[in-house]
Amino acid sequence: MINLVEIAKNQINDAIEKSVSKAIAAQQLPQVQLDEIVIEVPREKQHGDFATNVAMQITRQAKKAPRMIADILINHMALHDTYIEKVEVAGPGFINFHLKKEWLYQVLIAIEKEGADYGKINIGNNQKVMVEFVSANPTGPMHMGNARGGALGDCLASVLDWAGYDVTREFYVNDAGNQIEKFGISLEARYIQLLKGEDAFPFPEDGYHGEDIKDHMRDFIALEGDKYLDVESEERKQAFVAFALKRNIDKLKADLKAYGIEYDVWFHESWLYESNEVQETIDYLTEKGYTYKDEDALWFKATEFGAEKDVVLVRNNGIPTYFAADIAYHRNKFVKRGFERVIDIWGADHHGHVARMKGAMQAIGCDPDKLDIIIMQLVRLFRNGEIARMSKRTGRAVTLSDLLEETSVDAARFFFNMRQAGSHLDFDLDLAVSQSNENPVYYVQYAHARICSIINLLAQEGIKVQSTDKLNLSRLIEPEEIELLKKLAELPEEIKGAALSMEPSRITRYVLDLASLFHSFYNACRVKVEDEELMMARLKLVDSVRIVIKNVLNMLKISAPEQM
RNA sequence: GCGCCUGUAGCUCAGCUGGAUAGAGCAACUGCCUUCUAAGCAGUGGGUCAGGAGUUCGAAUCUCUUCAGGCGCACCA
Repeated sequence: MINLVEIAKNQINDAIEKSVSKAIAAQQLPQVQLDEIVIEVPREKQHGDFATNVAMQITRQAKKAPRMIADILINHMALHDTYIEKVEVAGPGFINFHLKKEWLYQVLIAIEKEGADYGKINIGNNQKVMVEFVSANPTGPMHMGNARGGALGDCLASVLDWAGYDVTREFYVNDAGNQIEKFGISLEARYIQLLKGEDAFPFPEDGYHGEDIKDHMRDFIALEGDKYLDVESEERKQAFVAFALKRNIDKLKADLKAYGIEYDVWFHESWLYESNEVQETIDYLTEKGYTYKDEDALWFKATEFGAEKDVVLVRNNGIPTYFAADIAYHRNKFVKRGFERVIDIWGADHHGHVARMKGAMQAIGCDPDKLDIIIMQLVRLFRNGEIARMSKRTGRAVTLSDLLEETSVDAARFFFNMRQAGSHLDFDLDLAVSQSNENPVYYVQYAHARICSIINLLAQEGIKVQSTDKLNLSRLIEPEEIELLKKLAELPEEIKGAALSMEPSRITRYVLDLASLFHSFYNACRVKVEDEELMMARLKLVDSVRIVIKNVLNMLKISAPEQM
């Protein structure tokens, strides 16, 4: 868990704090209150490795010009026993820190030591966190929104894992309630229509009109024949649902597995009814006085908890709503299973539920801040520059399996994690399929393959990567080498940032940047050179880049080919 | 009508808790393969950060407002 950026920032932070105290003691500055010191990486290289704006922040308190404050601080700054090489005042009052090269060379030692674990940090402290994602309705196939949610949720879970959380991936199977009822009626209608003709049974208006319902019943008939025509409606619907639901859930599992996603838990909504937790939850809310009856339905006073409207918990027909089960589900996550934090990933079409869900959390005595709901904007699929609504092959709505048929898992996972959850995403099928420089996933993989190729070539001549204690790392001085080293050093901080902001897309962009710096290095510097000392140092550098690219791609579950 | 999200280069998007000259990829144009993979690199052009007002040393970033687009406002999930 070596984080060199953090080490450097801590040293700088320390130096600033001490310098402020000394300046105050020397009466060059009045007593000032220091908030958290902001240390950032300047955009311009000439501004050093790190910079701080403290001098500007305390301008008002100190009643001095920012540049003057900065000068005073620099004069008191003790740099011995640190990686800081040079400090200077710049611009309106920034203090810029230049670090010794030795600091950067430490990165290679860290990567050598930690290998496949380099990048892991422990801000999570093994806290139990659940990421619930996709949770597609098992009454039909998964759509593009599920595909995005899958890539996003799975990669977020990985990022949190690397950040030191104890992560559980969960899929919530909506196998109870109203939609299963509709599913049953739809299946029944298709069964009868298939056997006795379209007019034999009216198809319910609000039923599931998809072709997949017919497919289920065709296969069912192939297995069981027409014997269910004479069975009583309730019973045969149950048989149909049991048959189709299992098939759908198996398909969900298979599709998601093919997509690189394996859940720790497939949690069934029906369990909440079987264990009576839905009723318990409703009773609890009623005891607390958070419900009321109106027109024979039971309502939750969501408006008392900041929502816009009250919500029905139990319909006038006595059947609890999805929302009632969802409250019980979240109570189960926090209270029964003891998760300390829960992240739900929802499509943008569900954003209206956020306020009431958070309100319900409060009502059942859970801290709403421990529930993070990530609202993911919807996906538009493009093909030939136009919005594609239908699959080429089936002519139906494009499903996750259609997508994976047209493109690759690597491309899909990468593309869906290039954008933040909150941004509307256009998925360009042609681009994802194209095996060209336009396709960013190849760009990263190509960098990895190129490095492997160099290493293999040298290995054939008996030249192997050596451990850092045998190397003269100070031979790495070219700008392209320095930039690479810096980028390598940033990985732990990037994981921290991605985990805290819950945005795995930051990691995707990180690895793109790293690949870009490697390609620049490749064109500017040769590894295989006459000067053996230099060659060995560079070989170590590219091997370290290889490890970091591989670590990140592993984290995102994207393959890292050794040849392309 | 109300609520949430979005608006940055021709296109798709970055821009981390406000910071120094607003970036990348694609597209366009110009160069670079007899030496480690050209799925690559280097360079050029391209911007009223949707418009307006405010907050302050300093705003793409925060506040207000107008405009445009997406989504949601069920005893559906």
